[in-house]
Parts: sequence; structure tokens; C-alpha cells
Amino acid sequence: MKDLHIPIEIDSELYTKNPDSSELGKKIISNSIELIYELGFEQFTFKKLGLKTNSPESSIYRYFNNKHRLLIYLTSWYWTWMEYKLVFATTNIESPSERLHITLDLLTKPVLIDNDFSYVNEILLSGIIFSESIKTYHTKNVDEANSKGSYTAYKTVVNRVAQIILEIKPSFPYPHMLISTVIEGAHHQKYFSEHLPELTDLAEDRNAITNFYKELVFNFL
Amino acid sequence: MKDLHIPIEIDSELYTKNPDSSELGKKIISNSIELIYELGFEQFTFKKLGLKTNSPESSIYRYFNNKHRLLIYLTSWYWTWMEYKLVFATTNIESPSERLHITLDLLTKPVLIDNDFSYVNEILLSGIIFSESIKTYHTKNVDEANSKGSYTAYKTVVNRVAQIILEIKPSFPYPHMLISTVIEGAHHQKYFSEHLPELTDLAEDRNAITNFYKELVFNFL
DNA sequence: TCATAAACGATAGTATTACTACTATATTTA
DNA sequence: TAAATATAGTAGTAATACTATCGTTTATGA
Repeated sequence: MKDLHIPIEIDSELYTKNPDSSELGKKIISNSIELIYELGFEQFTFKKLGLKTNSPESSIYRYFNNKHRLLIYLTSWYWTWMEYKLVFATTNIESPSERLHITLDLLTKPVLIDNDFSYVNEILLSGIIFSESIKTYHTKNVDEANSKGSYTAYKTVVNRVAQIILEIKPSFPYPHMLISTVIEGAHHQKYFSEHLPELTDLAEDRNAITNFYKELVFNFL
Repeated sequence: MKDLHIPIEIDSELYTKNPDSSELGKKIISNSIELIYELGFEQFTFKKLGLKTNSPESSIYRYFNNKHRLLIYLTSWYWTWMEYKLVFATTNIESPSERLHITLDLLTKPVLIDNDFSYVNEILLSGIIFSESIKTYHTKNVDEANSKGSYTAYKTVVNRVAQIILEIKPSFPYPHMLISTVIEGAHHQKYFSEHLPELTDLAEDRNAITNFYKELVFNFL
């Protein structure tokens, strides 16, 4: 995986102009990741992004109609990339339960290593996903965004993991609920640990969140 | 509970002027609940609220500095009220496991009956909590809001339920994580069921979410 | 009952945000 | 070398999120 260059392709419905097709487009992506990470999504504006990239605001609008679309693009990129990681990390492993362990590690821990195979900083992007990705679907126009495929990459990942769960326990009635609960829960708990620790039980243990969700899942199966 | 009039008191840090102290204040609360329910929090503005209440925007600013503060007020009201409900519903019940069952019912199901003891429509408010309450803490100024006690009522509820869990299994290391996962998870799954059903496993069963989280919890304990 | 404060209405104004439109120029590429 | 394509640059608009000021009514308590 480390030395593999994987081209991440994003559905053309999710941008106005493909940012991967030009220099400015790539600068928009890499700078937006830094800026959203730094400011949070609310404070992030195309004007500020324009200043950072030394390009006028209007040029950015040629790639994305608005900042919400850009966030959807980034999350789609992340989940597409995450699916590759999951496939590579679990391929050739016989035991479904071991595959589930590996998967839960990948899904519940923020990324710490940037594989550096593109203009995307995966560490910062992972941070954005953990703290901002709910904002992609918690919006008035979820349904329209959904019909355009905005959440397809995420659903694909959830579905893939649900299949592993069904391998372990074919009669299990809630595979999708369980895995979406774990993913969203891990994001929440990470956020809580930093801002509202009373809602968690985290000692110094770096892996507490992962351990918690692994126990939760395997106890349920 | 039905005929009991409980005065819900909200910490004075959470408003500029107490909406419970005047007619306009009460109108602001009841109208804002209707309007946020109807429009979603993003589309909701003080200008629109002013039109609905037949009061100028500036009068609303006397009660709340901005719409985010108003949302925090509403969620605090909800969790304070929910705590009363939990206490009344579980008092005098010997078995901690039965108390936990009752509690999980209350926490994972949207409110369907408005007890009508105040100017607050609890059905609509519950809807707002399920779909908008994450926005109270997913913001750049969480830490400042937290220091002002914006999330105290929520934490109190989580803590109360955590105590029930510890009665059942005193050695359980994750009581707060488990209960905050359940509350946020139930909100999410409700939202998913309406907008992104591929992330859930809901048949026609009205109680699927509640059943799922009850099984999840009791399997873990 | 009279002074005073509290509550609210009404109007105006500002900075920022989220765009849209249009023109000019530089660079590919066919 | 003409025509696309890509980007820069400028301007302008409507809505949002406030802030400020002033006048009138209503309540209250000394």
C-alpha cells in the first residue's frame, strides 16, 4: 500500500469542474483542506480560500458552486480512499473476525501517516472527516444531495463492512446500523474527548475509543 | 407526571434576558420552535422569527445574542425536562435493569405527546433535538460555550444514566461512552431512516431503533 | 400618585457572506 | 496560427448577522 499510487476518481456530479484536471484545482483542494482544518467549516469561506491560493474567489466558483459542495467532494474522496485501504488491509485474510478487527482499527482511529501520494494531506483530511463530516448530510438539502450520489462512497464502505458482519453472523439483523453507529460514534467520541470529556471515559489510553467499539461490536455478534 | 406543572429553570448564562420573564420572551420560544422545526436551523433567521412574532428583529436580540445561543437554550430546556421525565419514570422501581429499559425508551424515541403544561411544544422540540442538537456543540466555540454551562443539562442526563449502568455492572469501564453513543446514535439513525436508509436496517418496525440500542446495551453489560 | 425603570416598537445602518457577471490576458493544442 | 481553455481581475447584488438610537407604553414601588 505504501508505495502504491491509487488514482481516486470522484463522480462528476460532485463538482462543477474537476479539480484533479488542473493546477489551480489541485491547489484549491490542498489549500481548502488546510484551511477547513484550521478554521472549522463555518469560518471557512471561498474568499479566504482565494486569498490563500492567490486566486480570485470567482475562480474557485468554477470548480465548486459553494463550500458545502466542496466538503462533499472532500468526504467522498476520503471514503473512496478509505475503501481502498480497507480492501488492501483485509485482502487474503481468511478469518472474517480478523478482517473485522482490522476494519474497525481503520475506521475508528484518525489517520496519522500521510502516504504522500497526492496533493491531499490525509492526516488533516481525516481530522476534517472526524469533526466536520456530519455537516455534509445534516442540511436541508440532504435528499437532493443524496440523489446526486454525494454519499455513495460512504454507503459503499458501510455496506462492505456490513458484509463482513454477515459472514460472522449471517442472521444478524442490524449490520448497517451497527457499523454506521460505530463510525459516527467514533467520530463523536474523539470530539467529545477533546471538548466534552464528561461524555466519555477516557483515561490516558490512546486506543480507548477503538477498544470500546471493538468490544461493543464483538459482544453484540 | 401528566398533570404536574414543572417549572424548568435555565441557567442565566444561557440567555441575555430570560425569555420566561415576559410575554414576548415566551412568544420567541414557542415561535422559534415552530420555525426551526419547519425550516431547519440553517434557514432559520431572527428576521424570519421577527416576522412570525410580529416583533422587530432587534427585540429578539434583547433575549439572545444570536440564533446559536437560542438553540443552546432550547436544548438545555429539553435535557432539563428530559431529566424530570427520567426521574419520574424510574422512581420507586427497584430493578436497575428495568430502570435502564425505561430510560432507553425515553432517550431513543422521539416525543409523541405534548404534555401542554407550558408554551413549549415538546413534540416539535424533540424533533429539533433529534435532527439539530449536534449543531449546538459542533462549532468553533464549543469550549467557550461549555465553560458557560451550555451542555450541563445534557451531561447531567448522561451521568444519571451512567449511574444506572454502574449499578448493573459496577466494573463496567465505559458507562458514559456507552450512553452518549446510544443517545447520539439514536438521533442519527432516526435521521438516516428518513434520508439515508441504506445506512440503517429498518423494516416496518416502529421500534427498531429502540430495540437495536437496547440489545446493544444489554449485550454489552 | 408620581417618578422611574422596564419592555417593546420602529427605523437605520454596517460588515460580511455567498454568490453572479463580465472582461482581459496568458497558455495550450489542434 | 487560430481557437480553445484556463485563470486573473473587477464589480456588483441580495441576504445575513448584527449594532445603535430613539420614542412610547406599561408596570411598579416609594
